[in-house]
Formats: sequence, structure tokens, C-alpha cells
Amino acid sequence: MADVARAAGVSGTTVSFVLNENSGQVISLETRQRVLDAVETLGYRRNYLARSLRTSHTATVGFVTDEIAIEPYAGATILGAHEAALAQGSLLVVVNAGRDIRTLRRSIDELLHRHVDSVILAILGTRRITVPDNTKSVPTVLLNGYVMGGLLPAVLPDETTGGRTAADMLFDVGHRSVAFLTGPTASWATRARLTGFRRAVAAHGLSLDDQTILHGDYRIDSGYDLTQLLIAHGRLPSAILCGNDRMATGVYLALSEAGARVPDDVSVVGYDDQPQLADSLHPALSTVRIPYYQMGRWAAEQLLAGDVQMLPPRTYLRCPPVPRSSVSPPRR
Amino acid sequence: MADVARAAGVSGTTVSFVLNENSGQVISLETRQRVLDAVETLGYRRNYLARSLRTSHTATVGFVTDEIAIEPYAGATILGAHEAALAQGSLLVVVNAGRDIRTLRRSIDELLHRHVDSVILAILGTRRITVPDNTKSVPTVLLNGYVMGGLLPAVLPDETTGGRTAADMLFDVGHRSVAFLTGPTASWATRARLTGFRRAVAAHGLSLDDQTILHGDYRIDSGYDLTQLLIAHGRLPSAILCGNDRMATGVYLALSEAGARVPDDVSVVGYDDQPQLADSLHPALSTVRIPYYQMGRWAAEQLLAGDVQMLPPRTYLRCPPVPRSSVSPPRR
DNA sequence: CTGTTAGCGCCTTCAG
DNA sequence: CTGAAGGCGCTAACAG
Repeated sequence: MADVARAAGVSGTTVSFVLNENSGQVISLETRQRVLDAVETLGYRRNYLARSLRTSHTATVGFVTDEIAIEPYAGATILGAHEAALAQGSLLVVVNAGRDIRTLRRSIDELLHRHVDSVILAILGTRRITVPDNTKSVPTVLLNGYVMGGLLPAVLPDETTGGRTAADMLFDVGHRSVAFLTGPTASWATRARLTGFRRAVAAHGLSLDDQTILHGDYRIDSGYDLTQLLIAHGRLPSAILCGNDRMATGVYLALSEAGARVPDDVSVVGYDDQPQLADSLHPALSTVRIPYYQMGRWAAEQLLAGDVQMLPPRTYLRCPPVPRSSVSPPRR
Repeated sequence: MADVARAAGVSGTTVSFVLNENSGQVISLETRQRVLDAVETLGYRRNYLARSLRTSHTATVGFVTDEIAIEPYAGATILGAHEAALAQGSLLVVVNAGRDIRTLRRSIDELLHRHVDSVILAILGTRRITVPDNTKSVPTVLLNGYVMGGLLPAVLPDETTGGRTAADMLFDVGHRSVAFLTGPTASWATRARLTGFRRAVAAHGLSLDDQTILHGDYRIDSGYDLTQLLIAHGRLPSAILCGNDRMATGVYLALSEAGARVPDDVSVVGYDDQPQLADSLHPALSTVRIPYYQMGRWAAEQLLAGDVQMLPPRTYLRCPPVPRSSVSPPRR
């Protein structure tokens, strides 16, 4: 910086002022240009470390997550947050934490120790969590998780409307009796989607008694098993609504094994819009997308905008329908 | 730190020395203990920023990757690198970059600007890449990519042996004629696995003419289409070797649609051991694992150990077989 | 074995 | 509108 100052014939202070445009100082246009030119020709880059030491903020946002490894969605979330951060000149630092509160706490500590400006706490499956108390010392937003009391603002997928949307994809084209192969009720997402499903049933003037609701565990083979069960009981409906795209894959498998065609014999709707799965199944799976990218982006943007305190306890982002080729009107 | 020094009745220097055990200084046991106690009771944490400013190393390793969003494997790689880094007290900073060299360059610049100590350049699909020249100014290792001239050391999956392993899972139990549904030859992995396949054929004293090799594009529907092709030509073999687990999923679908059972009628082997897919297909898919976690771990470990210069240009990590339930001996 | 001293590169009050 | 001076918290010669 001294070099730049010398080259521009000004003091280091002046250089600092022009580099921090927002410093409240007014620098003559001519001087500013001289400095900028010097910066340019010398290829000068401000030293972040020194700057951070002085200002004690680091232009980094921490991203803590459990189980990044297994979820295909984690990537989308990170990408969203990453892009939002970069756009503001910040960098995203990703840290993996276990599911238990102790390692979570330790990971956040690690981040705090590195002086991150804010943190995104991303949870894999939507659920209520207990956050370590050290989140208090830095602006934090929760992603896909929530806490009681709304102490920390959270972004969540709007699963209730999502469930409604998924069901509507079937009811809207005339199905009147479907099987909903969902996940365990222990999961918040399952319950929310069920609520949405019930609303769709009601909105279409149908009876819940005509619908079959079966609980699985969101794995491929669970979709497979449940469909076989349906077949064994001679209760194969004209349409199957799946808890997620993986279960839908199992449904496809069981259906084709039984000689039933999608969508001619049975319509199928998934949930998640899992990359490289939903779009490339045969036929391509109609589904509902969880807005992971948008959630990541939203979280980073709020943090960077400051004043996370002002946020509502929970913000729900819409799960849009992704119609493809696995739905058709029922045969009559 | 001054507080600690005061509490321990020593100078700041002494505190610094005991905190940097490796500083070459010898501190009396008693003094060290006094300092450590003071640190403990005061809850003192060294300021990384100041330390980094002084030492100009930051205990962070940068992880640059293209397209983290879509690959389910990216997570495993990041996790491996992350854990190795944490074990040494370093943090992993993940940055997303596009596929073109300009944004790649910019991302690395960003990292350099943040004074990372080293960088891992992770490429999605194994391929030859052109690296920006700024990789020269920091220890770098390539993951899943390689450069001509071996200027940068690379870790790669041993796809040749992997292809051999996959084929052996079929030939070893007695299959003599299989269909290999692979990817486009433009891909390095495809070519390597093909080589492995040929070696397996030769090693088992079989003829390549008895094998069918079909090229797809690694998508689910490509496995589906190719299998239908096989069936249409009346050339369904006793076993199908798939380019990846997703193609195997398509194969499952086409097979069950045709009334053929896995593995009773046709044995199927995948590749990748994709989480939440291979293990939960029905029946569970026998496959070969790409050691993403290990590759990430290896890269971080080498970087942290220093002297990346000494590494061979390419290090291949083994792809182990993961036998499950989709293979059985051929019917006679 | 321990303390003194001089910065690392930047920002920021306070005077001009 | 610009400059001088002090310090963020730590490390590393260099003395003792």
C-alpha cells in the first residue's frame, strides 16, 4: 500500500480512503483517479489478513452442515449460498459437523475462532434442532431446521403447499383415488406434506376414505415394497403419490415388474426433483421441487444484508411443481 | 495474550513460545504449566488473524470444484478432505468454479487473495484439464483430473483395475457372455474401464467376440434404452455390466418390464456405488466403488504434509468391489 | 530459559 | 480534502 501511495504521490491514508469508498471521506476526483491508476499498474491487492485484523470482520460466511456427504441436495444449497456470498465479495467456508450437539458446537466454535462474520446452520432432513449457545455470538440463520421460540430465523421449504401441489398434479387431471406412499410420521416434512395432501383431497371434493396412505422410509426399496403390498391386496389405484423421488423409483420397479405401465396404467408423482434421477427416469418423473438452491441463496443474502434479528422466525420458500411424463388422466 | 502473560507472571513472548510447541524454544515445565493454567482459566483463544498476518499462513486449504451442485459424489470428496484438514487443525474452504478456465482462474485468485496455504482442484468427471497459471504460486493437487507433463500431482480412481474388478464379479461366477453398457468413449473413465473389461475377458480365456459392448451416456434412461435394444434384437445375455449405477437403474427398469428377474434371469453389476441408490435398489446392486472419500482425504493429507513436489504425477486409488444381491451364476 | 523490541499491513481518529 | 501517528494481536530475532 505504501508503494501505491508513493506512486500516486499521496499518503497511505488517502489510498485507504479511496479503497474504502464508503469511508465517509471525500476524495477529489483527480486524486482518486491517480490512486486507482497506481493500484492498477502495480497490480496491488489489499491484504485481507491485515484488514481483518484491524476491522475484525473477515468477509466470510460459515456454512455448517450435518452429513454433507450423502445428500445430493447439499450441493445445491451450498451453491446457492456460495453464489450469493461471492456476489457480495464474501467467501463461503463449509464445515462439516456431526448430528450431535457437541460436535456441532465444536464446529461453530472453530468458525468463530476463524472470525467468520456470520453462519448458516444447514440441517439435512427438516427437523427441530437444539442449537449450541455459541450461535448467539454471531448472526446465524437456520436452513431446513427450526428451533422453538424462534430465537434463530429459519428458512424452510413450504412442504405443506408442496404436498398440496403434488397431490393436485394427480387430482387435477381426474384421479379420484390415489395411494400416497409417504415417509415416517416422525419427520416434519412427512407431516406437512400429509396436511397438504388432505387439503387437496378436500379442495377437490373427494373423500379421504377413498385414498390409501402408506408409510415407508423414503428409500427406493420401500417404494418397491409398498407397491407390491398394494398389488398383493388387489388395491392398485390409478395413481401413486410418492414421498420422494427415490420411493418413486421403487414404485416404477415394482410396477413394471407387475406389467403395469407408467403413466398409461398408473400415474406416478414424486417429490424432491432429485438431480439425475427424476429427470432421467423412464418415463421422466413428474415431481415437486424442493428449492434447495434458493434456500441457500436466501440465507446468505439475509446474512450479508445485516439485521437478521428483524427476520420472521420462519420463512417458507415455495416448492414448485415439475411436470414431466409420468402423469396422465385415469382410464375410464 | 497480554492478560495471560500477566496472569502467569511471564512475558507475552513466553506465552507465545508455549503455545507454539514447535518453536524450538525450551520452556521450563513449571512455567509452561503456569501459562497453560492461565490460558485455561481465562478461556484464552489465540487470534488467528493476527497470527496469520504475522506468519502469513492461514491454516486453511482451498477446495475448488466445478459443478459441486449436481454430483452426489462431491460431498464425499469434500468430507474426506475436510476431515483430513481438521485433523491437522486446518479448515477447508470450498469454492465453486465454472468449467471454463477463466472462472477457474478467478476462483483460485480469490483463494490466493485469502492466503490459503494450499489448494485442491477437484474436477467432476475425470478428464484432462488446463490449469490456470496461478496454481503455481501455491501448493496444489489435482483431484480426478490430470494435466499433461505432470506438473501438478493428481489423485485418480484406478478405473482400469476397477473395470477389471467389475467384470470379474460376473466372469468369476461363470458368466461367459455379457453385455457391457458403457458410456461415451470421449470420457477417460469409459476408456479405462473398457481396458479393464478386456483384460478380464482375456484373463478368463474368453473371446471378446462373445461380448456385446454398447455405448450410452451414463443416464438412467440410457441404460433403459440400451437394454430394450438388447431385448429387441433377441440378444439378452445372462449378465449385464453397467457403466454406472444410474444406468443399472435403467437396466433394472427395462428388465422388469420385460419380465426378466434380477439376478435369477439376468445378473447386473453397476459402477460407482452411488449412495442411496446402489444399496437401496431392489435387489441391492452389486457394484464397484469409486473411492471419492479417500481421494479427498489423500489430497488434503499430502498438502498438509508439505512437499507436494515430491509426489508422482499420478496416484491411483483402488476401486473396491461391493458385492450385493444382483449377481448369481448363470443358469445352464 | 525468559524478556525486549520491532514489525506483519491495514484502518482511523485527530489535526491540519 | 489530505497526512501523521497509533494500534489491532501476534511472532521472531536478539539479547540477556
